[in-house]
Amino acid sequence: MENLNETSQKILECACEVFAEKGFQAASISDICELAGTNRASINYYFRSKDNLYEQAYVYSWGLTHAAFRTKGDDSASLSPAERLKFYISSLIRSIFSSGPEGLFMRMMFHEVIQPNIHSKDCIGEIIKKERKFLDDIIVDLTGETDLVRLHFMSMSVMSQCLFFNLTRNLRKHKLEIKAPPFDRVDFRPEEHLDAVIDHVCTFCLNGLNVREKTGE
Amino acid sequence: MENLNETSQKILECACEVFAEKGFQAASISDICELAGTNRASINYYFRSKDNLYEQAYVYSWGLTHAAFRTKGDDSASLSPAERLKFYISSLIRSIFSSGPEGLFMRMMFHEVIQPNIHSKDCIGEIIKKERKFLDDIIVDLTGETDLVRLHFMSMSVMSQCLFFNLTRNLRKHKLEIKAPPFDRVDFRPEEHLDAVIDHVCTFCLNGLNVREKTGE
DNA sequence: TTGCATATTAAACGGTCGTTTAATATATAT
DNA sequence: ATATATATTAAACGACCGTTTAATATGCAA
Repeated sequence: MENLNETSQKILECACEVFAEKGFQAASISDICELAGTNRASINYYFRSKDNLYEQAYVYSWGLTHAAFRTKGDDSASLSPAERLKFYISSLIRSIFSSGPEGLFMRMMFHEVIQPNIHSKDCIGEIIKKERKFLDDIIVDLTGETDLVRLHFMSMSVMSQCLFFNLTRNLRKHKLEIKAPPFDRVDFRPEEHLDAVIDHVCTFCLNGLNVREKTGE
Repeated sequence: MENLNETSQKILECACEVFAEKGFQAASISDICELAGTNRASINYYFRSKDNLYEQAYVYSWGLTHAAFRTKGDDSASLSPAERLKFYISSLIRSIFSSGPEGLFMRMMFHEVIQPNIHSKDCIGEIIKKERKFLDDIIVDLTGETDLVRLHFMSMSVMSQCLFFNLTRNLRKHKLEIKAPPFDRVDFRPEEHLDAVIDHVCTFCLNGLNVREKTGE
């Protein structure tokens, strides 16, 4: 990573914020520069183009997220499969609910999944491949499942419950989260119930996977 | 619903297609008119504005989806709770994978969830409220759960697994679906395994909800 | 035929987009 | 001091956006 001066560093950080909120297309140069307090031309001066700035922001935010959430993953050999599943679910959900810079990547990637860009094949493939392998290995250890299609289904069931909170982020933000009766009286803010949410997803998944032994309390 | 002549009907149908694929903002008048084979001004002639066209398309596609997938829901009184859950999951997943006009609404709403618009409060709230109530009632009957927060969690777990296939739609379309080892050898196309997918989600959810009282906990 | 409502469209409007250009400001080295 | 490399910015560019206008085409009653 090259050294960046103060201005270009500010632009990069603000670009991450705006890209994370709006996605590549909807995020405008003006939005980013307004947040960074710079002239619109400065983006083309420091970063060749909007496309290139996006790639830089993608790599930069991935670095922040990986450093913050997956450093403990290396010593996972000492954990039981159920504990590793909880670690995976907890990492993913916490990164989604993180409001700091370590949560930027999740939000950027989400837009990328919805509307893949030209650069998606380069940047999205490798990163998710590793994440996916991480989860697959856990489920194999948990269930001993050998049928690849059923393993695929199981991975989807686990991952979908985590990513759902990314899906409903803006519904929560705009106070549009759906509260049908009898839930219209529940003031549910996942940010304040993170531990309970994580516990529920873990239990639901372990039961769903038909894992009998419940370790990790 | 007023009578529409041939041109305006064509515009409405094409608008649904384009809005479903790109969302409101990214879909341009030119895109829609090119597909419909009309002049750009015709949209403002028949529909007052792009905003109004979007609302019309939203209502129109909802009508198509509801007619196609939820007509059987009225006689659900004769079904067991588990059968009703399967009916709900099946309806939702099939509407997501439907390539015909009855699948348009799901795709339009998905963009709405990601980036709520000004109109979201009017159109999105009522419809999802009813859908949500539909699922909540089933889960209450299934589990007898009385804690509202835990019920909320359960609803999310079920719904998230269904909506996940909407999330990954464009990854499949762009052949970007993630295939980490050992899955890189699995040629998985959900469209051709719909029944298996639905069965898995139902089983996973019933186990996750602890419906069959297997555990001694 | 003429008269008139309806349907269609080319052209232009003002606005924003990403980008480029050229002028200016700032800092450092000689 | 001057010279030079770097940093910053106002202005303009061409392209596309949603919308409006005005002219034209079409169908039908009188």
